[in-house]
Amino acid sequence: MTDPAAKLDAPPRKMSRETRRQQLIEATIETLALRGYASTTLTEVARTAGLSHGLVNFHFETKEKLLAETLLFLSEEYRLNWQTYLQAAGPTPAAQLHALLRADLDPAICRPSRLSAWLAFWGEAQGRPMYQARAGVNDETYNTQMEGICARLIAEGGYTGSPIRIARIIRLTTEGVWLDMITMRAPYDVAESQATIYTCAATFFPRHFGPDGLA
Amino acid sequence: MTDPAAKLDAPPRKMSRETRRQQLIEATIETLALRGYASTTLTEVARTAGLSHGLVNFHFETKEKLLAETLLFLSEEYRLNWQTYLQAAGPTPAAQLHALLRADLDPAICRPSRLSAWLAFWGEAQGRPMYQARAGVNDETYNTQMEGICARLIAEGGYTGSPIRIARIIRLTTEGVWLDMITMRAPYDVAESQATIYTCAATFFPRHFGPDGLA
DNA sequence: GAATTTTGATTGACAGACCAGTCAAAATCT
DNA sequence: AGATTTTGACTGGTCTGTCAATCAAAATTC
Repeated sequence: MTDPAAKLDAPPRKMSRETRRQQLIEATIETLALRGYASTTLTEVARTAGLSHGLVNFHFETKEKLLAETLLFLSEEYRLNWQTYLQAAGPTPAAQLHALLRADLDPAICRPSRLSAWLAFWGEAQGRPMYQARAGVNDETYNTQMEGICARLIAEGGYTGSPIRIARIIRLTTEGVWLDMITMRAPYDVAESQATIYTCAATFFPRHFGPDGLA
Repeated sequence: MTDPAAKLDAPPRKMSRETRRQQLIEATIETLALRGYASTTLTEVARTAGLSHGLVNFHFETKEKLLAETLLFLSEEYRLNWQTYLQAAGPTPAAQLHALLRADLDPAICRPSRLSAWLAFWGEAQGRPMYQARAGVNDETYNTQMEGICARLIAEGGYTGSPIRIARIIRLTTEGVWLDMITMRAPYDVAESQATIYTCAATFFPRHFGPDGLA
């Protein structure tokens, strides 16, 4: 039939390569979060995306590649997010640390499906160098940034202590509240997470931070 | 043959139920750590234990039950360890916090196979209430203890701050250095982990702790 | 004390289920 | 019409759980 209205109403059956790939990556994240790594099957990913099983292999060739690309996407999404926050921040180390902390609480990053998918990957990454390599590079640049900011804040703000260890504790606290939130071992919300993170920052840099944010 | 020497040298083919179960649980931990949750098969567990595949089902009925018992074992081992350290500590809150921190660095707990197995479980625990329930109970008593100790240390030591948040940050720092050590995102050894944890404690309680332990 | 029976752990082959990857045919777009 | 995407049945392989047979030790009998 050549009814133009029907054609416009129905979503196009064929979509661009990039759109389909992104759709399948999002479905993979959802499936990982909902069912875990071990129960994530290609059929389930396809069903979540509303597509057929064969399409996954058509666009990604193997399950391994789909998962690797999904991890890469998560990694890039995370890196892009904090780098955007950092560029928008002023030149002072306090403002930059504030930016990094807010970045990790951004709703695009700090939501259950994203965090659970991360955890599913970490749980399975042992002995799989491919996963570690992909995600490790971004981690390293993040750590370097955080350590540099802490070092400048210590120097300019008249604090003492090891910038590497302080940067590490702040990073571990951020990662830790994520884990708490998704595993619900100690149930609390984003507001309490934020307060915990800033309490940590305020303990190291009391003249620049308070439990509620920048002093 | 009735040669006593031969009997003592060769391991007995039949062993008690409890011994075999423990042997299989240890093999499960090793396999989880080495290959991850998704690649942990009953055949691989049996091979690690030097036994046949059928024995696993004989002793544990299902794979699910084997994994649940393994998680329970890890959980109990952890709880027993810190409770032992805590009982050996004096009555002061500083000594008790010191005991809890040293407990988490005990070689029985803080070794790759144990930590990797924990991570494999957490990665797969989403949407599986059974795992969360088993391990969650012990976590809760640990948190309660830690919060109580921090509350007393704040009160008696003349500190300020929220005991719940401070206890949380110390716990997250301990868990975080474990994760760092097994994922090797930021490679460092146990000595550096210990220094990081005590740096954290020293920041909250500077008159009682230093970067190297109790002040 | 030797021979025999009983008990219960142990093995490995097998069946049923599930999954990743393939591919020919169908549908859709240009 | 030709090119490209999409489908779903099919295949080969792997895993879990079952089970009949085996075997060593303990119990019992002679």
